Amino acid sequence: MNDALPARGARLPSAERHALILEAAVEEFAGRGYAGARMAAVANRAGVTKGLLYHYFPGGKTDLFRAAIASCVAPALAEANQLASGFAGSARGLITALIDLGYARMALEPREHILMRLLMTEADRFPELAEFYRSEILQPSLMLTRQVLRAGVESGEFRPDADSLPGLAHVLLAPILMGSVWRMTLGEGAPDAAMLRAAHLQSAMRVLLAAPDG
Amino acid sequence: MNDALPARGARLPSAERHALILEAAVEEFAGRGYAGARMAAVANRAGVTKGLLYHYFPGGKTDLFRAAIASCVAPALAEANQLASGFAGSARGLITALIDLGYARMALEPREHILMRLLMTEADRFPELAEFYRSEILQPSLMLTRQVLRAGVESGEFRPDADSLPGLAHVLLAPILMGSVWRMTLGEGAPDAAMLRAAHLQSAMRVLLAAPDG
Amino acid sequence: MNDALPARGARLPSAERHALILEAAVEEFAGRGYAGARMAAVANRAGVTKGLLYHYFPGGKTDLFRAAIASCVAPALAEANQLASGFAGSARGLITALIDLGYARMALEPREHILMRLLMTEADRFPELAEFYRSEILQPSLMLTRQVLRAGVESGEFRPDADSLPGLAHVLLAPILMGSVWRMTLGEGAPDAAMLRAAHLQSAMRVLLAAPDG
Amino acid sequence: MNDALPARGARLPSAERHALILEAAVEEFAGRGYAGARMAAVANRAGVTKGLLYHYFPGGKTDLFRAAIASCVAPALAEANQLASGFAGSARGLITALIDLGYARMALEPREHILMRLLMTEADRFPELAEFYRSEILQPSLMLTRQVLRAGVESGEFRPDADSLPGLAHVLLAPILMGSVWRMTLGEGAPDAAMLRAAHLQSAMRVLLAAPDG
DNA sequence: TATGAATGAGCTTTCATTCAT
DNA sequence: TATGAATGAAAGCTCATTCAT
Repeated sequence: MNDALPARGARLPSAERHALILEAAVEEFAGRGYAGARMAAVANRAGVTKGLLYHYFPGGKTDLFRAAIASCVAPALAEANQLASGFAGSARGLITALIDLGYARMALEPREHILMRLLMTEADRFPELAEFYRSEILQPSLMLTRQVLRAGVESGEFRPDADSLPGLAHVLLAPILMGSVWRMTLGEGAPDAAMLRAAHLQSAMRVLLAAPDG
Repeated sequence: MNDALPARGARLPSAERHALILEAAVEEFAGRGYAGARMAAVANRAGVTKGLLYHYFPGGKTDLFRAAIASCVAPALAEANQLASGFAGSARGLITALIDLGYARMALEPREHILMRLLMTEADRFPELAEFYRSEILQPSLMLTRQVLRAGVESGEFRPDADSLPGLAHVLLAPILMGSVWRMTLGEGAPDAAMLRAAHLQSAMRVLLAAPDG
Repeated sequence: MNDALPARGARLPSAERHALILEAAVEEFAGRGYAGARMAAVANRAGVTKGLLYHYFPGGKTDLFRAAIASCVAPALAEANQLASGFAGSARGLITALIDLGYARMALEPREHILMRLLMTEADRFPELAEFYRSEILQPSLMLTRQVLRAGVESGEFRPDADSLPGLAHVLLAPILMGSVWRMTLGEGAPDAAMLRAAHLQSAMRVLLAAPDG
Repeated sequence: MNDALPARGARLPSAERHALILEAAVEEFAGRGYAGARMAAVANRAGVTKGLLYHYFPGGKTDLFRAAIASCVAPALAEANQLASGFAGSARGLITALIDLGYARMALEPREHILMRLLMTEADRFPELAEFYRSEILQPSLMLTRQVLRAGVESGEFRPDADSLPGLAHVLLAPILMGSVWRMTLGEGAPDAAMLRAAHLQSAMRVLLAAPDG
């Protein structure tokens, strides 16, 4: 996996070993879920022995799991926020750009898929995960969406009631998220992302734009 | 769980025991996933010994798992199809009824949630499951949706292009499905179903209706 | 195996069922040893259910095993004794006929092989088996051999000391028995029976005959 | 069994633990056969826990079994070959020494008996075992015997045709091997080794020697 | 007689975890 | 830091046996 795997038993800076192990853990947990993942496999992937895992993650499997999840989060939403905050054009242009971003990430990045899967699988055993997803992923996404809606309403591009229906942000978000679920569940058999994107864009415009687009 | 659990060791008609075990398996698998589920726990829930599990499901854990999944399927889509086939009113009324049905089931029935969760979680290990979901759940749902769209177009209620955009059915379905995912992932913290339903209905109407409803 | 297996569940004369089960048990034990044999497999081979095994052999697996062994014994030595008692020709002719008989049975009859194998495998757990083999198989064989030797000495065909060396009968018997062991151990790779027979005959003659045969 | 069994849980050089476990496995398999042997019993005999067995023999029971068999082999034939290669006396003296060696080992060494028993018992399930016995034990023994026969013929001690009858080596070997089988099958009730040896020697001489020893 | 549902003990195996080195 | 030998608790599964029908 890594093009320059360090030799077994080699002394490595602590931080690098830590990252290496974390990376291995993400792969293992993502592929097999919490219960199905084996510490020995994580150690193998990381090129270390089982014992060392407990040196870096004294809490054992659960500790490693939480750390693995946490390492999967940051970049996803950050990009969307950056896009929105620096955007100069119309509200219509911005929401188009955001939807495009969603489908683009869906096609490219496996990290969020992994996260969603683990959330679904292990939310029972690790209640913090559900809360984490709700507060760190879902809520910010909805907030961002609502900001755009409000901006569109204020600029007159969107219908006056586009920011008054509380569930609208969910409905706008759902196709992207569901596309991600389909992707990770059905693999190659999943609905085509380009097709979803086209229908999603058109629907969103019809729902939002002040003047029907004919 | 069962109000009249048969006494341990009591002889039972084969079919009843089979159903009892299956029920117990659904609960156990739903709660802990495939790898986390324990045969002993299934046996306990069913009020039998481990050995008997292998009498009824000679293929062991995998056999039991497949059977448990299969037992969760039938009723969901059947109801929707029945509703659609016997519907007398307008296309608008039908799609409203179908969306209502979706959110109603989401609130009431844990069975499909369980199914979806297991499908998503274990599709890697049981490729048949993904195919099963695609062909038995998703495709029929999309087909039903497209039928309604076509009927609405033909009757003049819906925009003329409402049945020509291939991804539209996905976009219309996504909020319901994602609502189900949120429900089973976030539990009490999930977005409110009534809220989702209201926004979903309004959006759908704007996307579909020939004349804007002002 | 049987050309006219009775239908499952059919009422059968007790003796026939008994024999059918015994036959099945011999095959199963022969193929897998005592510990490796499974009652369910015996029942299957016999076309009955497990429960019935305990009706016919109340002592369970051990009971069935002893009965299976006992059913394998009778015919082998009987034939040799019959041959010897009815023999009219020379002692040389008789011992030749007996050696021929040994190699002929080795090639044809799997039953004694089975017996030997079980004896070797299970003699620890069933001490009676060793005693049974010693007294019912080995001793009679040695006795028969010694009778022939004595007859040959008395008739002047064999050296005068041919019946005074106590281990000679063992040495004469060993190649046949070892041939049987090789057969069942090495299967197709076992030493050729015809080759063994030729060498055995020539050696025996040189050891026994009063006048060297040149 | 071992006079200085290491304390439970004590760390031991890998090679020693390996040997300790192997030794325990030989005993257990020898005593109960493959199917009857229990991993827990092997662990107990070796003074370790079951888990460690799988550390040293990742292939589990079959792996351990093969290793146990293989560990029983080396010394037996080596001794005979050494004896033959360093022998200075007559061919008659050599064959006498070899036969003596065979009966001596039979009386003393349980290892080869164990091997033979396992070979015979489990050859079905482990076809490699049969091949192993044939190529590593039986063939070399026959080769050694034939070498001696040829040497005796060339020196004029043995009849000119003593090396031209292909099965003669088998016949000469059989009493020793069969004696071993009797030993392990009948235990104390087996034919006396000294008696067998005497008869075997005398017979061999009569079969082989150029001039009858009358 | 005959069935097969039901048991329960015991088997092999896996795996997270510990700890002496 | 890093190793890997060693543990022990459980897991999945098998199978001889019993017994109500």
